[in-house]
Amino acid sequence: MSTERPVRVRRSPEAARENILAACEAILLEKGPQALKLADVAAGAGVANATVLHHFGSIDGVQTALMTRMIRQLVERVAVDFSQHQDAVGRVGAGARALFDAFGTRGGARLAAWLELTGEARRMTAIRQAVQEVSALRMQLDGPPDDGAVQDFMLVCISMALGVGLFGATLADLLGRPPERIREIALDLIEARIRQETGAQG
Amino acid sequence: MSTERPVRVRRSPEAARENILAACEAILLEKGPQALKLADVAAGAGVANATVLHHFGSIDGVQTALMTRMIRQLVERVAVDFSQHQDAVGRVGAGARALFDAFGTRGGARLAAWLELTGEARRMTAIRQAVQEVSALRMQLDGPPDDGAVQDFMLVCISMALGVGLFGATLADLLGRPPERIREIALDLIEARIRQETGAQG
DNA sequence: CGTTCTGTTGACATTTTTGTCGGTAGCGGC
DNA sequence: GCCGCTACCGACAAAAATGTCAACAGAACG
Repeated sequence: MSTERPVRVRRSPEAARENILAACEAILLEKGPQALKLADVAAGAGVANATVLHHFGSIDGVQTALMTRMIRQLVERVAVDFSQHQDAVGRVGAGARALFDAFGTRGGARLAAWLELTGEARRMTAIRQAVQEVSALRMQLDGPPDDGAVQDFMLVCISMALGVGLFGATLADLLGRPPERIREIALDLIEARIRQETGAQG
Repeated sequence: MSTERPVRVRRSPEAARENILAACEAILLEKGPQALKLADVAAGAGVANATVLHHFGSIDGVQTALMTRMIRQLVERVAVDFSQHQDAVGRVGAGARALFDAFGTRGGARLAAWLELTGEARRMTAIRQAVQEVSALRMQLDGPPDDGAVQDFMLVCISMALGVGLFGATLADLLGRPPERIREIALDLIEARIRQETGAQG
């Protein structure tokens, strides 16, 4: 009957990119990285395939942009929590907590796992950049004494946060355990070590 | 010159499948799951595309078989290390160490990450099976007292082992730290907690 | 209004990946 | 030796995914 033609929304370039990347993030969280097909992304964003290509050049460009965006968000989130605490000691605990939050939500750990699994050179630069940003942030707040032991411990915390963030929910579900307990226990391990260290030294 | 025709090797069905899956494993470890294309698998195994399909039906069948195989290998490896120790207390430490070994080598953590990222129902059954096997194994060795706290702690250990196994090497490399330190520190965290627990209780 | 700029699109072309099919060839049994 | 079974293969078909293009249509500006 009616000759209704489809309404065509016209966004600013930034809004258009943002819209598409948001759809990508949803897909990544819900179905994993292998589901980031051009057609799916376009459908999720409610635009045509060609529109996605117009803004990002290729599906590879989309993925790169998505990584950059998610890494930036992740670093910012950690930075906020990190800078809440004034004392260096409390900051380590808060920092660990921030790490677990960052990787446990919004697919931070899934992104990292994806990067690790695909692990091409181009993508590694993204991770390297993130690590350097966090490292620089910490140094800016706590000063230079970033000796090896501290760095190693940080890496352990990051690895733990990633492991718990990526697998914690699934594992807990498999054994019918409450999911948040894993996170708490892991954080407790870290904080116990910190208390022990500072207690011995101070 | 010569009319040399390509020698055609003829394997038993089991050997043929094994050959193909071994090639898959190499590809998975080296290039990640997204590189598990039919053509690459066939080339890696030194057979024709059609041969791979003949044995597994579809590329999906290949991936499922690969997961099953790797999970079985992983469970067996953990089981061996696990049963080395007689006392239950030492077994927890040895078990943690076995977990870290299992997930840190032969792509155990990468397999788990792959399963987690793709995470479809069919694949989840594979993980569930593995968890149940390990759980049954532990119960067979240590008896039934598998209360919630113990389970939760086990899950934390598994998550840590996975996180360290998957990201440890890359993270250490990014900061120029020796890779094995992360593992040692993480294990130390676990064992410290065990000593504390057993010391308080016994 | 008319013009320009460009975000948007469907239709189509290209490339990549998967799957099918008829025939070939190694191997054990007789 | 030959026969049946089936692992194996090349060639081709089908499907899926990516990318191209010319044209359409909002929005700002005169």
